[in-house]
Amino acid sequence: MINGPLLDYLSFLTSIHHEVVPTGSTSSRVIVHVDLDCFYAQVEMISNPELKGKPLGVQQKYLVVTCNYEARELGVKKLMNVRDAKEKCPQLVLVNGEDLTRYREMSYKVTELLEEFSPVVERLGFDENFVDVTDIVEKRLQQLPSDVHSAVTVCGHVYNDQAINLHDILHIRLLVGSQIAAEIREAMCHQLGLTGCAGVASNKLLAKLVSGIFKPNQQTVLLPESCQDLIRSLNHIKEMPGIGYKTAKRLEALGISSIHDLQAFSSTLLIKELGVSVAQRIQKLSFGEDNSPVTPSGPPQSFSEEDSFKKCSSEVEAKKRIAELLGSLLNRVCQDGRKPHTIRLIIRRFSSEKHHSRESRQCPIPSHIIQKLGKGNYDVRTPMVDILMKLFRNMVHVKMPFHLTLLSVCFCNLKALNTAKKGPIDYYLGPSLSTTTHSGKRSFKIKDTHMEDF
DNA sequence: TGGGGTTAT
DNA sequence: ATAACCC
Repeated sequence: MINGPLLDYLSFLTSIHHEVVPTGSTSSRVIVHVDLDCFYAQVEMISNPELKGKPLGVQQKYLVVTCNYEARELGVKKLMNVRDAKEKCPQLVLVNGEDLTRYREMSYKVTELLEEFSPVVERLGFDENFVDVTDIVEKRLQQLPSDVHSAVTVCGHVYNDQAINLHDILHIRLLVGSQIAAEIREAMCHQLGLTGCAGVASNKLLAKLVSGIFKPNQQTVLLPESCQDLIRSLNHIKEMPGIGYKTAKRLEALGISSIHDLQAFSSTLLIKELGVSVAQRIQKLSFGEDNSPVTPSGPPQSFSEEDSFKKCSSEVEAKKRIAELLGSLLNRVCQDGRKPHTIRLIIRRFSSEKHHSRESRQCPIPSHIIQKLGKGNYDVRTPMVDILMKLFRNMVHVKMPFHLTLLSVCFCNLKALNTAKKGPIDYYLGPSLSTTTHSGKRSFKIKDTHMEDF
């Protein structure tokens, strides 16, 4: 007889075997990219339905960071100066969006809804998600006899209006992906009241690029034969996700400005200029190739709050601002149910120079403070502000004149609660070891047993 | 350019 | 601790 543990061991060996030996048959994936329409503006219109139908902008400091489609039709653009926006569109209604709380909460509701379709959901910012629906597609196809594949239909647009070949299994899989994308968008609309776009393709890069083809509240599927057309439709390398400001500048210095330039450029020269990692990755991107997995985001790795301003030049003022940032963070962190083990202070100094480089100092949070973190009775704020001010004076020579334009506080190195009293494992390992066994990205949220203190 | 996030070095 | 990337 093969008993439990031995069986486990055999399936462990089998799973290794499966990882090491590629099956070759079906490594093709179906990825959905979900991109909410003007997310902050949508959240504001849900909060206050009187805003619906009016041109609406969401303001942070002197910028309109996003706006609804009514405002866009009147010439308002994302990240437009408030003065320019008002000039273009005097009827523009502005709401302040500096407090991200409601946006963050809605953002996670979206991710959680997507996780009901497949647990493999990767967040990108607050308003985009990738979902790997390969397994769902496979399950649905196994329900169907293959002679009935011809009954599968597409949902939404097909990129390039490319003809569908119902005898091509890759087409069929992507069409089923488009049906799942439609179900996802329908669920977002009915359960959360949100609209958005979706793109369906065989990898993250292509799904993301194709999701933006038909813009508000529509979806598009990319069939493999149109892949080259999609990437050639980009007018400049900077439009390629993964090629940012710095890399684009360095590529331009090499005479590379179009996607085709990058495709044709010598690989060895590119490696010499950018290093093997970046060079190989972006050159593959230029062909539409992207083997990066959809990595489940899980709970956040860090919590931060920041504030920017024209000028902060005294230690007293800095301390006030830091204490306020910390206050908000403490609320967030105790709601999360995990505990941060590291705290970081970030500053931006005023400089006439081109780019806003930031400086930071971090340190471990003393364990006696961590333990008191979930409990309202203890003042954790005063010692934490003291720590932050030490970090501050380590960066800023307060005896000398200084001029800051941003302060930010970040909690990171989050670990699950220490629930030592329960499990038999914990009993043997003791409390300090047991917390590290529970650490890691995919740890489950554990209810804070001290919440009634609040 | 705001107020966030992530991973790699 | 910084630098790059994403929104």
